[in-house]
Amino acid sequence: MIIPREFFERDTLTVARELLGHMIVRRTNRGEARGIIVETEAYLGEKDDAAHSYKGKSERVRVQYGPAGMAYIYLIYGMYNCLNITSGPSGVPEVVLIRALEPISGLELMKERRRTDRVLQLCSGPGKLCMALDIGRDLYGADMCSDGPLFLEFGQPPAETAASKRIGIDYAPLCCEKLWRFTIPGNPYVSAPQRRTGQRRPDPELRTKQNL
DNA sequence: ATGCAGATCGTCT
DNA sequence: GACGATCTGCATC
Repeated sequence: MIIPREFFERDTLTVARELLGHMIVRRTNRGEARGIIVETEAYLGEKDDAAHSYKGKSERVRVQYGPAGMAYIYLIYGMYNCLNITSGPSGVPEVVLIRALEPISGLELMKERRRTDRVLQLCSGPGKLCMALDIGRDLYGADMCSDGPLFLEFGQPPAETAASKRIGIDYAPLCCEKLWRFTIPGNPYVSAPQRRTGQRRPDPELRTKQNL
């Protein structure tokens, strides 16, 4: 079942947290690939100095000022794309950055596009998951609440969620300490910076066998 | 396990 | 003209 627009028309921090456990579906002429969202970050527009829309309107953030549930995609460091979903009331420039997925189907497609067989690292970062799902800026502004090349489906909400500091925004003194990053704690597909404590890699034998 | 350099280009000043 | 909401490989401890 596709997640309806109303889901995204709520408080962005709530949307970011509640997106955990649900599914991203990507369809291309080569087939379908999907993954469970295990890590997100909220960007709160004009009250968040880390947000692209902090200083108001520009061509790049145009879609953030439209309806919720649309794809906001941007190029980072000249070589990777990052996928966000617009959220909050229409016209409020807030988004949820999708930071990591647990791959569920289309693994062969993902491996090829990522040029690696390591399943744990296929989608464990915002740039990686866009590469794995072949998400490019041609999908800028795509409606993610209807059947099409890119949409969301309800999955299984996790038993627990965790909040932590956002990654890579030390240039934003006002908000860099905010706990606006959300993860499914203990999930091995979360991007590196928070896997740390208590986490252990699968045993080496299983790893070579299953490419983990 | 931690750290750093390099790749590379659209967007905004 | 400067700078990233990143990733990878290589160096070092």
